[in-house]
Formats: sequence, C-alpha cells, structure tokens
Amino acid sequence: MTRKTRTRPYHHGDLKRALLEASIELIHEEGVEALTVAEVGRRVGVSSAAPYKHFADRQALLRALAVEGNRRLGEALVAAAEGSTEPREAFRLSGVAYIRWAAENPALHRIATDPAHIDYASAPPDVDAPEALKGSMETFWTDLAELVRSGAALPASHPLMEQLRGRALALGVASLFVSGAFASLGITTADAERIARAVTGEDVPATSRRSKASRTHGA
Amino acid sequence: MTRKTRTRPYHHGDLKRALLEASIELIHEEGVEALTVAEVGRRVGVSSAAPYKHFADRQALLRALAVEGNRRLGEALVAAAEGSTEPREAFRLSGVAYIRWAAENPALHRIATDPAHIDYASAPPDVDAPEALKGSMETFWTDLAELVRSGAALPASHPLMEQLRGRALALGVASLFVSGAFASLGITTADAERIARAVTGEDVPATSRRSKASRTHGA
DNA sequence: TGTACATCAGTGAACGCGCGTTCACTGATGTAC
DNA sequence: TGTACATCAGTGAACGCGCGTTCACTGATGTAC
Repeated sequence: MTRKTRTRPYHHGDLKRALLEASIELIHEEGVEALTVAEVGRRVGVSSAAPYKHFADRQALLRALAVEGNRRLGEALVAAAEGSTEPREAFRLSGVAYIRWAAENPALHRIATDPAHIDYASAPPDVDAPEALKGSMETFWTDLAELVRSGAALPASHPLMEQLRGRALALGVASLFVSGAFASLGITTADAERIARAVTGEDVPATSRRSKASRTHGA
Repeated sequence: MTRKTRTRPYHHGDLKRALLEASIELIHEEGVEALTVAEVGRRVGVSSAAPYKHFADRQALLRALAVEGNRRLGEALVAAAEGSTEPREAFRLSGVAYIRWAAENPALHRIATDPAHIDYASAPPDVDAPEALKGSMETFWTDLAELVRSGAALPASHPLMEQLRGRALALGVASLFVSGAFASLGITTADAERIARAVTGEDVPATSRRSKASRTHGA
C-alpha cells in the first residue's frame, strides 16, 4: 500500500464544484435547513474552513446553489418544450417538466426559486430557449409586474394572465411535492408525471402494471 | 406613582395566548426563521424559560401556530365562499380569499401549510363549511390521494382533477406572494385581490384612482 | 372570616451545542530566469 | 534542465454567539377547614 497514492492530495482539484455537488446531495437528503458550511466540508473530506476559499460566506454558497439550480431547471424546461413546435403545447410540456423537476429536486427547487437568492426581475438563466418558448417568455415577470402596477384593466383572457395561470398552476402542484404535502398523503415523485399531465389538461390512462400501490399507504 | 399598579403582575393572565400572538407578530415582521423561544418571551416581557410552562418545546409552539393559522385561514375561506350559493363560484371566491389571506399573512401561511406541523391526511380545521363548500371538499386530499395511488385513469375533467387545478392555481399565486417573488417585482399585497380575481377568471376593471404606483418601482 | 397549605406560573442563572467565521500556518504548484 | 520564489488552496485550532433547554427557586392564587 503506497501511502502517497492512497492519501488524498493536498489540493483537491475542483473543490468548488465538489462543494456545490455535495451541497445539492446534502439538501436532497436532509433538507435545506441541514445545509451548513461545516457539514458540506465534512462531506467532501475537507476542513470546515476550506469552503471559505471558494465562497465568501454561507450566503454566497446559497446564491451559487440558486444559480446552479436555475440552470438545471431551465435546461429541463427547454428540453421538454422542444417536444412540440406549437407554442401552447410547448408551454404545457414545460409546465409538466417543471412539476416533475420540482418533485425530483424539492430542496434545490426551494433554493432556486427563493428570491432571497435570485432576482426575479433580472434576465432568466442562460439557456437557449427554443423557438416555441421565445417572445414574451423571457420578459414575462417584468411585463406582468408592469401591467399589474399600471392599474390597467386585467381581462381574464389577457395573454399575461393566461401565462400567469399556467405558471401558477405548475408552481402550485410543484409546491405540493416540494413542501411534502403530497408525500404525507402517500403520493410520491413517481406520480408526478401523471398528475402533471392530468392537471395540465391531458387525459392520463390507467397505469399499465397492476397497481397495488394503493395498498402500501392505508385504505 | 404607585409602584404596585405600574409593575407588571407576576402572573400574566393569559400568557399562552400572548405568546402565540407575539409569535405571529414576530414572524410577520421578521420571518419564520426569526422565531426563537427566547425572542418570543422577550416580546411579551417574560423570561426566556417562561414559554416552556405552556409549550413543551419549540416544535410544540410551531404546531400551535400551525393550528391557529389554519383556523384563521379556514375562517377566511368560509366567509368568502358564503358570497355565493353556486358551488363553482363559491369555490372560486374561496380561491381568491386564499390568495389574499396568504398575501397578507405570508409567514403564518408558510407554517400553516407546512406538513411538518400539520397533517394533510387528517380532518380539516374545525370551522363550519357553508353548504356550497360541503361534500368532497372535506375529504378532498384523501380522495385525491386514493385516486392517484390506485393507478386508475386520470381524465383531465375528473372532478378531483378540476378541484386540484383550482387549489393548485390558488396555491401557486399565493406562493408568489409568500415567497417574496412578487414583492421583488414591486407587486404588493394591495395587488393581491385584483390578481386573484383575474387569475381565477374574472375580468378586473382598471383601478379607479389614477395609479402612479407604477412609478414607485422603476419603469 | 381567617389561616395553612398545595398548586402553579413565573424567574434568572446556567449548561452544552453547533454554528459561522477568522487566523496564522503549511504544503503544492507554476513560473521567471 | 534546475532553482528561487510568489501564489494559492488547503489545515486545524480557536473564537464568540445565540440558541434550546433545564434547574432550583419564589411569588401569587385558590381552596379546605
């Protein structure tokens, strides 16, 4: 056993990346509250002071997580929206993807959508939106804010209201997964896809394999 | 200045209630994270150990807050639903009320809807629902969970899906207020009513008094 | 009506804990010559 | 190709802090007789 090769090298190589990934794992396993600088260091096998060489303070780490989370979420939305060239359907598909992504990454979703870490008014994350999602999509939040603050009439069918409806619907269902409300009812991440499709207006067929799943969580 | 009458009496009278109310004020002003047993005691003018005479531990205080929050929220929903005898409209009105209540009580909403403190599968808070809200309303969450877990088909028009849509929509819009996303865009609690009405399908007229509000927050 | 006493709601001092953060340091790396 | 040195990414010990919680206590209240 040559010691030299077994021992961790003094320099990590890409500690910053490793810290981010360990943070994501950590919050995924134990929730956002469990995210402490010390614990993240521990997980990577580094001293509790080491992270400060890459992040000014705890807040900076959270900000970096928010950016990373938004990047990943953005990618998922764009990938889903590419499933259709018809704008409305592309929008719906991205809504389904939003719900699924949030259900699968509840803790990261929480950080990524917390305005304490990210600025809703600024430009969206740096991912290339497909044609079907272009347009008002990118300035949606600021356009909406302007409309609302202007005091103008808000027709129920106003394009911005339609879009807000779609986004709020996805956010609402996503929140039920993220908060753990669905989990406490025995509804799991595996159900996210079906619920998302049905709630966005698709008729979802019965599950193929005989589902005794209803048994596992009481009547 | 008679000392006796000026000094706070040794016994508080209704410290439990006072602690709950101070807690609600505290989270309203400084957020859920600021809720510490010591600070609540401080606000009421009592030692930091006193609260433990009424709540076994911090968690018990949070649970009591969740119960109180749900009671208040339930009352608001019921009161709003009484605005119509037509079930769909009553449901819509309660959605508007939900959004407004959440916008006005963001911190309490957060605690009240956190399944760490409250059980979604159990009966809803103890408020008398008006006729228009009776029926599946009360068993909605468990009915929905059963349907989803059964693996049965989920038609987009299934009554439980329709209702989930409505609830998720309200929750989504509420979340935008609660999280501070709207606030960071300059959309305030005062706008909650209009947004809620428009998003639930009502055509909202322009604000009567000339709104220079759009000026206060940039272009 | 008066007194003894059990009960209970508060006090205030103290504790252990884990956190975020700082600090002087040291090992490793890369670059100038 | 070899050496001196600046730079930087880590270490590990230490700190101050505020928290949740416990404890022995004491002041006030209500009740039995």
